[in-house]
Amino acid sequence: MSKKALTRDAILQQAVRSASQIGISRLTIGSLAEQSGLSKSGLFAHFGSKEALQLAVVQAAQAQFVEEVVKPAFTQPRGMARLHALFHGWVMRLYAGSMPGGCPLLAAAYEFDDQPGAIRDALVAGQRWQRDTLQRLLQEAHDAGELAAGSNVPLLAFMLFGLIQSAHHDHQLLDNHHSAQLALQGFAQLCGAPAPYAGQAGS
Amino acid sequence: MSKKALTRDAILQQAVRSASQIGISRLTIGSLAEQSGLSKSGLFAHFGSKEALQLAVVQAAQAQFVEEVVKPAFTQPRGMARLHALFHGWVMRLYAGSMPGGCPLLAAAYEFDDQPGAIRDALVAGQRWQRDTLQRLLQEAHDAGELAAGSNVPLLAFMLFGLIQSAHHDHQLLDNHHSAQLALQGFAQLCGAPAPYAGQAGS
DNA sequence: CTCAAAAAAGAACGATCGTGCTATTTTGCA
DNA sequence: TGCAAAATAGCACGATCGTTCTTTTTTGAG
Repeated sequence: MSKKALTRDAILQQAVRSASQIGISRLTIGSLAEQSGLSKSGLFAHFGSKEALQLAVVQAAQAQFVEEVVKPAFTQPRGMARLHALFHGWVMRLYAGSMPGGCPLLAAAYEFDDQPGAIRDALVAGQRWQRDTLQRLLQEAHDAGELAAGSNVPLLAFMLFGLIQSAHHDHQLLDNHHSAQLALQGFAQLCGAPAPYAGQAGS
Repeated sequence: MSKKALTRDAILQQAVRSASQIGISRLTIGSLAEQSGLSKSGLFAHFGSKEALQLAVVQAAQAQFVEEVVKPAFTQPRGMARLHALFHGWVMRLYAGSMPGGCPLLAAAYEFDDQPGAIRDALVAGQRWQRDTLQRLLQEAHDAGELAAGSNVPLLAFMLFGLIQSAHHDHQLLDNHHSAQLALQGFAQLCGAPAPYAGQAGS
């Protein structure tokens, strides 16, 4: 990999971390340059504009999600095992140290939902793909007879995504230490999988 | 009401609308003054600092939520009727014209979850109160025997709040026209209430 | 109507940001 | 090693923002 690409990747890795804390729209070229050990103009030359930088951050965060959540899930056999691995990995990533300020893509969905442009377009495409992936794995589990008969697959995908958002909200804002457990219990209730920690539900 | 208070309320009403579109942290005194027909310094004098303005916007949005969602629900009799009214009003407000850019409080939760200060404190208190209210109405419905026996009330509150967030996300970012219907179907599945539009679930 | 107090306007400041231009350093091949 | 090209640094600009200070307009009670 060329030096340019190496430097660019290092910038983006740090930028995703920063975006998780302050949001993509509040990234500044100056502070990002300082964190990367570059000058403002040196960093700027890698992207050409702030919007291009923000778009690259979105794409880097999406690629990171695929690497850390989707790919590991696809090592599991098709059906409930793969579905459970996807949901479990998705939830647990909210508590991993790699994103100290929460998921930058969920935050960006709120930041850019009213700002047409390339960034919003990329977010929409990415979120649609995430949802479609979740729904496809649900459908495969349903086809394999591992979900309750008559399950409404699109509704289940909608509800599971809500569990993830609720866990994110409770963890990041309310410091609710039971949020991961609640999300996994919710998955168990909706999809009938064995519930980790079942029976330990406190108040 | 004094003229000062009248002007301040008009400013805040417009500010909440703007915050729903661009977020609380990106409100600017200049554009807010222009929208209110005031000068920058004229508007500034009402709050004394930008942070005080943002805090007032949070409090105004919270008061608006109580007026438009919570109070109407409490006109219903205790139990499932009141619970259903709260959830229904909460979801339907996402589609009312009063907040064109989505719920500013949900967006602010993502904006400020990593920025300690008075604004975050106010958001935490407000979100905790919302959740406690939802959970209290669930408990009352449960005590009245209107929920499935053995229902996990805190988990139900967590899941219902997830439905609201999922509806918000699907509506604001993905332009999913079925999002309200999905949230209400989800409520029906979790709480056993009659589902409006049941059976019309498309893809 | 009078006039003091309240409310708003106007102008200017320091700071910060994105961006463009030029000079300097570093890289990698001949 | 020499040198062209790539990568980065240095510097300055216009714009925007929050804030302060002073002046002008508006309000409402006597």
